[in-house]
Amino acid sequence: MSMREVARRAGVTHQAPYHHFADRESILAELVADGFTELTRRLARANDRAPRLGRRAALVEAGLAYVGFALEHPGVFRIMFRPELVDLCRFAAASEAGDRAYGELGRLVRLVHDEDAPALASMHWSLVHGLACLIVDGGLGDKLPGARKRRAHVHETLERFAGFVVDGATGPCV
Amino acid sequence: MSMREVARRAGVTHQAPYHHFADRESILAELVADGFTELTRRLARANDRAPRLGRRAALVEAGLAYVGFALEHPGVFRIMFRPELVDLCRFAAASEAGDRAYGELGRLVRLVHDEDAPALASMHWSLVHGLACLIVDGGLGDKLPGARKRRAHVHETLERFAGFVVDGATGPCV
DNA sequence: TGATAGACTAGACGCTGTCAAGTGCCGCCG
DNA sequence: CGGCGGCACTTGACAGCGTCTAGTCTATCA
Repeated sequence: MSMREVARRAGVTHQAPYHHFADRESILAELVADGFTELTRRLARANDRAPRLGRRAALVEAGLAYVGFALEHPGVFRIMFRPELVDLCRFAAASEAGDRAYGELGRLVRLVHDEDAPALASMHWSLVHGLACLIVDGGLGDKLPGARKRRAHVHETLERFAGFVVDGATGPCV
Repeated sequence: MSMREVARRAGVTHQAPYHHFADRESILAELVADGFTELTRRLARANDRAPRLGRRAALVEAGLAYVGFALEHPGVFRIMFRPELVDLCRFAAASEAGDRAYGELGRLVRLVHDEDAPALASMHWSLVHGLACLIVDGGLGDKLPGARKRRAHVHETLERFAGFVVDGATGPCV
């Protein structure tokens, strides 16, 4: 989707958008910033409920928040991690919004593990980010037709992971 | 990087590449197929060594194979999971190469867990894929300057994960 | 009333991928 | 040996893209 197409659908000329933003990348950066803010909101809500949920359920909940955001806003989610489209270094607002989301990830790690080693944060981030990516743009998405099946699969995958991480399950877990 | 730029650097006209391929997407699909083949080769080699390594080390080794491929061929890795650039449905060869890679993933899951639930496969794939994506295009990559630090962090993250999954570690693991 | 700033239009530029037609060369068959 | 077909490639055109520059219209305010 090009900016010209967007302008056309909005019924304005191709230059109208660029009166409000410096260039295409700045427009996308605004979307990215909003995306990170919304993601942070969802993660924070999950983390807030952690005490009454317990560690394992809290981990699943945070994962659902992350993947749920990606599935509900695939276009924004994709753009958020594509430096060739939006170079976050150029946009402080988007970059800081990303840091706040990373902060919520750190909070989750401390809640679950009582320590906050960077490798643990990377492990959790990688799992939910990989799951989201694989469903949003192919890979797993093609193998799981139907939104309902996708959600169920995400839930089961997160439950498995949480089982290993929190309960130390090594065998099959139900 | 445009195909015209590629042709220019190769010292031919902008249409020369399109004499050998139907369109731009077909060219990229060829790269994607090669990428999946190489990835399969690396995963297979890791899986072959699994018996003498033990489950935990085998899991780490497979993860290093996946992420290592992504770090050494970031351009190809990116293209492999971008349906807006290459729609795998249109290219049987690339699609089948991807299926073979997924097959090696299944083999790893059976080696590590003695069962092969789809959710387990998704869990492992998500973890290594997420780690690779986050390093290759921003996210974690920006937080880890230097190839050496990146490799160390990948290793530690995979060790942590393998610790939880294989040994059932719940506390800090060294 | 006249100047000013903001929101938008209009047209051009160079870039891209793609389509259509043309050119030069090499191996093969008669 | 001569013609011919196919292959690798060129050439030129097209529409679409993001971007640059200049122009227009309108509302506000001194």
